[in-house]
Amino acid sequence: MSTQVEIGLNAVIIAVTDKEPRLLTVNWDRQFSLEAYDQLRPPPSTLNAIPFGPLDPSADRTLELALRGWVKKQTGLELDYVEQLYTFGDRNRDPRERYGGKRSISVAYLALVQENETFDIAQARWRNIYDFFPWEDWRTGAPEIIQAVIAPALEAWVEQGVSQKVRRQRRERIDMTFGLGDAGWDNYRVLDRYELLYEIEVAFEAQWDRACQQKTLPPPHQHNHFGCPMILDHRRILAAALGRIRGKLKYRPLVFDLLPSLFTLSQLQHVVEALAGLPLHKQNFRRFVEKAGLVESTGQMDTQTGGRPAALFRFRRDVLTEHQSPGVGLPVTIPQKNT
Amino acid sequence: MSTQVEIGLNAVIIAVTDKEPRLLTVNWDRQFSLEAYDQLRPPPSTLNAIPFGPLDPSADRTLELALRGWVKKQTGLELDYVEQLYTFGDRNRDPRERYGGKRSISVAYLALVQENETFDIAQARWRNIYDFFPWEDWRTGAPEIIQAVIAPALEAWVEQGVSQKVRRQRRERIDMTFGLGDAGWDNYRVLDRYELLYEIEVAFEAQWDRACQQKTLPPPHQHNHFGCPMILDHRRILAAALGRIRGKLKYRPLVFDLLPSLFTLSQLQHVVEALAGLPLHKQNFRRFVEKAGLVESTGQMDTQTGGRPAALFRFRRDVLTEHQSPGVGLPVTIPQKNT
DNA sequence: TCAAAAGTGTTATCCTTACACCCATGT
DNA sequence: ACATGGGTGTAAGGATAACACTTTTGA
Repeated sequence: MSTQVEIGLNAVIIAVTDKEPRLLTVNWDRQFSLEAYDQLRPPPSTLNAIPFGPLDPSADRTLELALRGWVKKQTGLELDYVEQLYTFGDRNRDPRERYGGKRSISVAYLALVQENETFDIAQARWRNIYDFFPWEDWRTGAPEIIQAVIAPALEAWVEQGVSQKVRRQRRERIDMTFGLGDAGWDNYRVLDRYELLYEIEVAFEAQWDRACQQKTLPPPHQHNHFGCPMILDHRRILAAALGRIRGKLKYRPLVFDLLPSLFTLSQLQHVVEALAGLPLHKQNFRRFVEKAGLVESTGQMDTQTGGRPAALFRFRRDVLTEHQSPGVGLPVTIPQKNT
Repeated sequence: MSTQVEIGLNAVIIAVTDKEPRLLTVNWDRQFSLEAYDQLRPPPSTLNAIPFGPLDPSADRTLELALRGWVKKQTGLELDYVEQLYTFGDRNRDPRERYGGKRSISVAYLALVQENETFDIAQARWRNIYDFFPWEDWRTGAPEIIQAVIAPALEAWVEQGVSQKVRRQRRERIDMTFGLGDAGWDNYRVLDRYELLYEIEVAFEAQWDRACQQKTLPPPHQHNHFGCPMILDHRRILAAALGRIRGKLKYRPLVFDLLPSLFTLSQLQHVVEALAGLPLHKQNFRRFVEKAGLVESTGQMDTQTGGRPAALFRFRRDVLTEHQSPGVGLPVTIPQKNT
């Protein structure tokens, strides 16, 4: 009696332009086609989705090649940096499963590109990542939305706890994930925060999923204070991707593929800031870059900066083959072997 | 014409006992049953495999629950800490695919347990992880096997490069992955190293896979200087797991689930050393633990140490809800918003 | 001349790394 | 008493975090 399985591949394709991190989105309706379901819930054609493609188990040699293949075909983009993110396989992650659809397992990948690359799918569109997570952008200080809207919602949820103990646990959790109380903000806990908002049912997807579960008619999708919703679990996937990027930024030169081959140090800083969602200290950032040996100066200058011209740098090819910076990690002492 | 797909779940279950990291292995033949293939290649019943279970798409609510379920059923182990590792989906990762088997996609999970937990599968067995990767244990200094056997094999491969350029690239690669030349040893590059040994065909699995590819009879499995082989791509999965553990050890308290609730600081250090494959400086390790606030002292003492009695500690429950240690990462400055 | 952005110097403080040494128990 | 493992002090050097300041362009 085991249901059929379908393997899907999701591509979280990210670029940074004009100091903003952007996600390549497509319209959901292109991929929506299960009659039983469609008649009940007409596909919301305005809704954002992460690009998606199937795995052809007989043709595709590897998952990553399959992904590169259909991304190229659908959008014209030749992906460069690609890494596997996570595999999502909860039952009913696609509500069509409830109406006779196959069980859908999705392997999500993260890709970093330059936005200026050409692509040619009419319904695809770059969107600012912070449209989906307005509370994640701390570059100009703590977002007002947290104090104004999110914290009260979280408080209400804490108060609804059935016992003292539950309420205390909830309090701890909201303090930690959103850096309330006297806790600090951890920029990489993107997924924890999204999942909390989903759990307390202020993320729109939670309401939609609940309706599907009860087989009642879901409310129309809407953009509320808790960010622009996406179809299915795509916002969860995006949250996982952003968290991964933020975690890796600290010790891996991910920004490589997001910048042109020549760039100024400010451009570099803006890209990192856009992704980290945090403002960086200019000089200390430069020291950081210098210590990591990330860049080397070309003699050239960029005079289009609007102020004093900036020196142009390029990445040092060999950072990728280099070793971890010391001072990060465990206190190792390797003994000499005397033979 | 799309072939059928089968979703598998692999559990890399790891414990540390007697200062050695151990992997729960099972015998392959329990799960081996495709006639066309079996007749050609009788299953090598002595071979190690990582525990494996199928996903029942109609019954299992989530991948992780499915995994916990069959691990419990097969071995009696109740897993505590579980994390998704990676999804392996290369075509022919299971050679039976060539003989009419389904395409096999495997989602690998990492689980950490205490070895003293009971389990009751007759054919399961704990094995020292370094049986599979003898070159990864640097606790008593650089393993002799590297200079004696591995480095020469790598050198030979470099020399076989068709051009100057290829030879230089290969040299760079071996220097980086194995810390030859003047480069240092990066303990977390476990997968890179295994994949290199596979690529140059000294890892036994490479020879087996090549034979399968040519549909000739593979040589009998054997333990050579390049570590004890495993079935299919299981050694690759294990390498990914060990690399993940080593990477995380530096900034996450993974050791939680590997130790009894009360332990001495030396025990803690030995567990970390066993997994990291590196010897640690005693006092600096203690400072590290203290700074991270990992433990709190109970008044109790352990007198069974063979020397001066040691103070017993327990983990601080709230480390999990705490924030990143400062000094790790980007130079952030969050401005105050004046309203 | 002034706004805008690039780029530099200099501290106090904390963390890392590396030493060498003392303590409490069982045999 | 001595082997065994537990536990501590301290100082040099380096990295971080926080200051404020100078330089070069375009409008």
